[in-house]
Amino acid sequence: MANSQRPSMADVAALAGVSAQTVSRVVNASPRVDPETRHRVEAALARSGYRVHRAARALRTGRTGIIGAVVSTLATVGNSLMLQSVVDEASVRGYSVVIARIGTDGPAEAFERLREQGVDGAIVVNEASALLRDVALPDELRLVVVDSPPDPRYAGIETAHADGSAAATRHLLELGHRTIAHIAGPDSSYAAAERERGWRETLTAAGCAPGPLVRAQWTSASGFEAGGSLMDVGTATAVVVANDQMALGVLRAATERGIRVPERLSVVGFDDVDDAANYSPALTTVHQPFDELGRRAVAAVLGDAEPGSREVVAAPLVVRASTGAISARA
Amino acid sequence: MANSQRPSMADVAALAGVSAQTVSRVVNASPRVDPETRHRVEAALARSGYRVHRAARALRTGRTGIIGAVVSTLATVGNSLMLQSVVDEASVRGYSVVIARIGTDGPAEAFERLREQGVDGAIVVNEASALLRDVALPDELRLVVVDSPPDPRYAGIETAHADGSAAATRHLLELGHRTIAHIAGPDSSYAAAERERGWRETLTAAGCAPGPLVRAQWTSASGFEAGGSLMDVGTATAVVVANDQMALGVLRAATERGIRVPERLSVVGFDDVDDAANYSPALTTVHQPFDELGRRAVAAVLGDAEPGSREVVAAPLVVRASTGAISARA
DNA sequence: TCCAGGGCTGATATCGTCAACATCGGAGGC
DNA sequence: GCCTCCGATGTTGACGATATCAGCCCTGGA
Repeated sequence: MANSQRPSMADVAALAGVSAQTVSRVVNASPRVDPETRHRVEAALARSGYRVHRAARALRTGRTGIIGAVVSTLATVGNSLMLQSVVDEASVRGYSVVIARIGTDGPAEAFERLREQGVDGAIVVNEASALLRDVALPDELRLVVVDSPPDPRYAGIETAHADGSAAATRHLLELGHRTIAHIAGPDSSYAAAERERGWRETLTAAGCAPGPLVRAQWTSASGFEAGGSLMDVGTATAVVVANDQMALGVLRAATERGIRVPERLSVVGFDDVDDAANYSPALTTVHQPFDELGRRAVAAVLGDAEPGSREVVAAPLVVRASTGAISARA
Repeated sequence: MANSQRPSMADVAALAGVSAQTVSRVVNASPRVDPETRHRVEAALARSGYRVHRAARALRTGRTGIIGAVVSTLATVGNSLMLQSVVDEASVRGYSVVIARIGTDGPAEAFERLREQGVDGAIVVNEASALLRDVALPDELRLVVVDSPPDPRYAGIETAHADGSAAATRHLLELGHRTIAHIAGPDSSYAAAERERGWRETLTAAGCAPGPLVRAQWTSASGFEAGGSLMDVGTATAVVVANDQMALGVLRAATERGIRVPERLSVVGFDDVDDAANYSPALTTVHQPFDELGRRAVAAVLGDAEPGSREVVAAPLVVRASTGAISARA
């Protein structure tokens, strides 16, 4: 251990009376080590409190054991949950996760930082997709993108947005609603576009004209505004909202206008965030399986997912108290 | 560039017709470089797309440019916001952030992983504090802990929980409330204990007996339950809730019982999460300045904060629509 | 008895960067 | 004109791990 803080393989080797190379073999579970030697080395490892020096290993092997998570914001609950799931799955596999937030510097800079780090791969968490359109990606970077349009440069994983949204819309149709509005996410978002498509196609197929549509920004504040303007028009008896947080804003807009949910307005969200079950009223919403998405994203980035490939994860509707049969009056 | 993927300083040096050391000097902004040479090297740097190899630098200098963020969960919105703020501030200073989630392995393992990474410091994001009580910390690790009891082993940063909570309670007293309940966070949490203290001391000082107290788990679901049991007892006209998400659950419990907020029950939260302004009704709450906390935490871990030192950040009350004067009936 | 082969272990070189020291050339003082 | 000093640049080696190759010893067959 000399005088340094941290024992190296050489220190452990001295302690066990073997060479550093043998210590390396034990640490990396090579089969060509005599059981007795292995035992002695393991004792020395434990005694010295040795831990691999990741930087040194990275320099030699070219692999860092780090995955980059590219994210636009953590204020959107869905993103946080997704990130958590990625971290957990990575951790199980012995990988660490560094966060690269797309800030004022833009996505290109975020990727350059990851390249500098030498990450073994990167996962772009949902919502950042539009930003990638015109970005030159470091071509040696293994990339998995969640919720983005198909692109030959990277592997894609997505929720069945359109299907989920269609299920929500069908649910409302079955309850007797005929004028069903939509509050969409921002233009730039693939997920938003897909959810809108599911809503539109389902209505069209049922012979209903797609009701009013307002575009908002994923946040509850923007949902409040969008919901308000929708109610002031006042034709729709139900609304499919593209995420739960915007639905929360819609619920407030309704409350403030004395419009009761679901008696006079049915509301469906998307995400099934933890809090959604405790909105007032408890929100009917489409469940996004963030755990599953995170697991698959990590598997894809560490495994053999081909660039250009796609995986789709189902998103079931969860019916709660914010949707109901259309009332007599209408 | 030989045939390797990534240009090294030697490649850039060859391109500029200087030695690798000179390139290093330019990259690290050493003053002892001739302007003309510097210029030539900078051109070569740009042309080759060179980026520092962080692992190599870390091996040589012993500093990785990585900060660890230790976190128990990202499902609590406050934690996510805090993490985001840490990432942003770190990024401005040229540092990356890796997440170490305290999972089934426990906090000791989380810290060992960070040591293995060679992080230059670590920030324990709120709520993990109780877990540290009995953990042996790697002693060469610079550590800043948010919202934990004072401890000589690390620097502490905290919100003025008790003051914020006291302001909330005073606000309710001024509105005429005399029986003011509290829904607290979990036992293990320092922040929860402090918020409870602010509530209790303010009531006692005002000559009111601290009303009923229920303990919950930060989540909206647990807040729903706690709020329900409080309302079934039914003595309190107001409740101070230890965070916004639990307050959301309380609002649902009230809605479901037909108890109007604020007419019959005033509710105050804590955190001022983005969504709080769009609860129904808009939530009166104590604002936690996550940006400020994150900035200071990063500054402390990279700067000169002494172990044992403490910083406290003020948390102002934000009055919205969920609190009102006590009604005639009561 | 000698040699071939296989299992285990050790020696050496190397990844990219930077600290420390070495070198070179020109300016300025005597 | 010579020596000194200093600024600019180059050379060398080391950080800790591991890929590769070399060497040792033992077993077994001819």
